[in-house]
Order: sequence, then C-alpha cells, then structure tokens
Amino acid sequence: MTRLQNRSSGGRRRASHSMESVLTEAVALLDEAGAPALTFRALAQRLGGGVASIYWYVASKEELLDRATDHVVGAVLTDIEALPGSDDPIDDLRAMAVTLFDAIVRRPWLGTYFMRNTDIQGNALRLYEKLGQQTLRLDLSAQQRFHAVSAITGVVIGSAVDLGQEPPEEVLDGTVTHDEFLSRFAQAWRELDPEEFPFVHEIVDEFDGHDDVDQFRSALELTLAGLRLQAGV
Amino acid sequence: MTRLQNRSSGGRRRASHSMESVLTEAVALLDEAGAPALTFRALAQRLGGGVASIYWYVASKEELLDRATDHVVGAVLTDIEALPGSDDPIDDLRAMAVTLFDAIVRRPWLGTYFMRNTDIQGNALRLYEKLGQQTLRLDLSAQQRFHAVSAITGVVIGSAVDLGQEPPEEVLDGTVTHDEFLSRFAQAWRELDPEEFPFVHEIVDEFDGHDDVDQFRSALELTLAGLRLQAGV
DNA sequence: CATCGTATCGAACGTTGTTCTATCGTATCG
DNA sequence: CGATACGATAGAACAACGTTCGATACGATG
Repeated sequence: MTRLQNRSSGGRRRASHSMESVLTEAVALLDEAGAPALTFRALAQRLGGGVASIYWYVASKEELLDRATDHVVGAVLTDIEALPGSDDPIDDLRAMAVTLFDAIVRRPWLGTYFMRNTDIQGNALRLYEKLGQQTLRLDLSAQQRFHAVSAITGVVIGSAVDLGQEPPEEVLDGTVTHDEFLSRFAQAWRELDPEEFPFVHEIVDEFDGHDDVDQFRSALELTLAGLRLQAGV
Repeated sequence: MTRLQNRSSGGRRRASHSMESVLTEAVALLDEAGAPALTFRALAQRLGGGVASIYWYVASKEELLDRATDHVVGAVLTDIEALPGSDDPIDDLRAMAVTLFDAIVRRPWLGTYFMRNTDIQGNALRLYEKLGQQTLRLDLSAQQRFHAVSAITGVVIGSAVDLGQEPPEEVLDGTVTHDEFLSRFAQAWRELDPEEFPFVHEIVDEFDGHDDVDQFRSALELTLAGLRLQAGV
C-alpha cells in the first residue's frame, strides 16, 4: 500500500502517509501529552511531512479529532464485544460501561471528545447499539430503553470529563504528584468554617486520596439499581 | 465607583471598567454566541477599551472563564437557596439538580466550564455543599454521601455536555432548525440495517424530537431511585 | 509640585488552524 | 514512448487568537 521511496541521492525526500498513519500518530500525540499537544505542525513533523498534507486526509481539525476518537473507540468496541456476557443484562451493561470507562482512564482526552458527532463516529454508534441491545432484554418501554442508555453514557461521560481536564502546570512538571495536588485541596477544605460547610467536612477524608474509578463505579451502581427497579428484575 | 469621564474635547477618551463589568460583558458574549465568541478583542470592544486592559482584572483566559462561570453559578446558587425545601431530602436533591440543569439549558456554555477549578470557583463549592447537606439527612456512610453527590453532579454534567456542543453551521445560519437537524440523524438511523442495529431502530422514534430535559430527568430519576434504595427510605 | 500606585491602551510577538499555489510521482492512454 | 491526468505532497502566506511590553494617563498622597 505505502509506496517504496529509496532514492538515495540527496534532496528532500517526500513523505507518504495514509489515513491509518495519520490517525495513529495523532492518537500517539494525544496519549503522550494530551489534547493541546495535537497540532497540525507537531503532527506533520511526526509524520515527516508538511502541514498541508494532512488536509488531504481530513478537512479540519474537528474531523481529525473525530476520526482519531473513533479510531480508539473501535478498539474499545472490540473489547466490549469480546466480553463474555451473562444471563443478567444489567450485569452486562455494567461490564460494558466499566470497560468503556477504563479506556477513558487510560486515555483521559477521550472523555472530552467521545460521543460528539455521531455521524462521523461510526464506532460510537455501534457502541451505543451494543449498550442498547442489553436493554432489549429488559421489560421496558422504548422510551425507557432510550433513556436508560442515555443515563448510562451520561454517567460515564459525567465521570470522565473530570479526567479529561488538563492537569495544572505543577503536576505536569512533576514537582507535585496528582495525589499531592488533591491533598492540597483537601487541606484547604479542612480550614473552611465547619458551621457553613458541614458536608465538605464530612467527606473531606473521602475526597483526600479518593479513586476516580471507585467514584465512577458507585455512580454507575446507583443508576443500575434504579434501572433494575424500573425493569422489575 | 466608576469614574466620571466627560472631557468633551477631542482625543480618545479612556475607558474605565470594573471586575463586575468585565464579567457581565463576558457572560453576555457567551450567552449571545457561545464560547467561541468570547475573545479578548471582542470583549475589549464591548467594554470600549483596549485588549490589554482586561489583563489587569484576570491573568489569563482560563481565569476569565472561571470567574465568568462562577459569576452565573452564584445566581444559580441563589435560586437553589430560595427553593422551599421539603421533608424528603431526595425530593430536595431532585429540585436542586433540576434547577441547576435548567440554568445550563438556558446557558449551554455552562456545561463545559462548570465545576472546573473549584479553587477559584467558590460558588461551585457552595453549591456542592448545598447538595451534600441533603445527603446528611440520609442514613448513609461518609463515603456513600461523597459518592452520591458525585453521582448527581455527574448526571447533570453528563447530560449537560451534550448541550454545550456548538451547533453545526447550518443551525447557526438558521437554514436548518435544531429539530430538523436531529431529524436528519433519525432518518439516517432508520436506513441502517435492522439486523445489525435493532436497538437503534427500536428507539429512533424516541430520539426524533426528543427533549433534553426529559432525558436528563429520567437519568436523574434512576440515580435518585438507586440512592433511595441505598438509604432505605 | 513631585511621586507613587492604579489603571489603561496600542503595538507587537508567537502560535494556531487554514488556504493558496506549485510541484512531484505514478499510472494510463494514444 | 512521450503526453497527460490525477493522487498526493509541501512551503509560504493569511487571519485570528492569547499574551506581553512599554508607554502613558489619572488620582491620591507627601
């Protein structure tokens, strides 16, 4: 597919890309340094070519982001389809949601771009379908099924946008770890007026050193419990 | 507070701002044309001053966004504090969440920036506290309370980021209404293979012409049902 | 009147997404 | 085999953005 290029004589050689390589390198940039690192110039340099060449494959940065996102969502979809499956559709829904969330934990930038532009992001639609198929096994109305899947993706996204935020400079520098950064917040909260902020004081120890995955799983569990109640199983 | 400035003779008169006016005009820009419309140049023109002057009030655009967000969250907080309150903490949680979501429906850009940088955004913390105080009335552990409030804000944000997305050009132009745009999606979905996408076909009529508020309320209801179960009330 | 801190502003800088125009390489065709 | 068309690449330029710099005005204080 990719053309051979071994003219040994001097002179700038032309690079040859492919949709695959463009997306792979774009994802690599996102993985290594987050969304701000993905610029056309950085991507071009990585591909060993010019900036304008990328525009032959994508019409805009938005489309680049969409395609890159869908590229990795495809892998998530494969993972989800490989899930064993059980006789309880709600257990299966949980397993799918956890698989999706784990992927976002590994790639925090996904949280921001996932599920935008479902027209281009074909894999997002397939994932949506896979979730929905589990609701078909439940005794629900069409509207309830629609809302149930929306609720589950909402929980995933609502928990994921937290992760997608670019960490502050101190954390990126490595001078402060992520946990230390959160502990500073906790410390500031501890110094708040206990009369005015009784709840914050109640949960500050939970917040300090909390795990994002636990937080997500608890939120998911509440939604699934409500769904189970609604379906009467 | 604002200085008089009536030197009638020619010569460019100097503008005089205030933190309040900067934030108010910033919010006005966001309200009128969304996040992309808020640029330092547009804001300066609106304030009748120079670009660099804004930097006397905020250190960066990030801080401007944070302060603008917290500015309107303050109003939401006032609404929430004015809520009547009942003998059922879960009913109160629902009322608060709905109030918050309604504000985001009116100001879609809020969804993207709400609950980032809780250090600067003091009102977000107060709102967090107000939600949490309702969980203090429930028979839960500290961790359960922490997770419950996270779950509720997660549902709100997860439903809100949908709204925060900039509508495509056709919708902004007015050539196509928002509902027509969604109907096109629905139509495309209807033409999908029913064997491969049974769920999408099941819910396509629900999706077509669906209401974001209904969708949110259903998701919220599932979470609250789960919470009620957990608290045993 | 001199001085200092507050507040303002035009101009410039660097980076970004995007477009323009020119070119190269390869396959196709008369 | 040479001409041609098209897929693909690329440098340079453009407009818009956030941000910084240096100069300047204003009002209060000594």
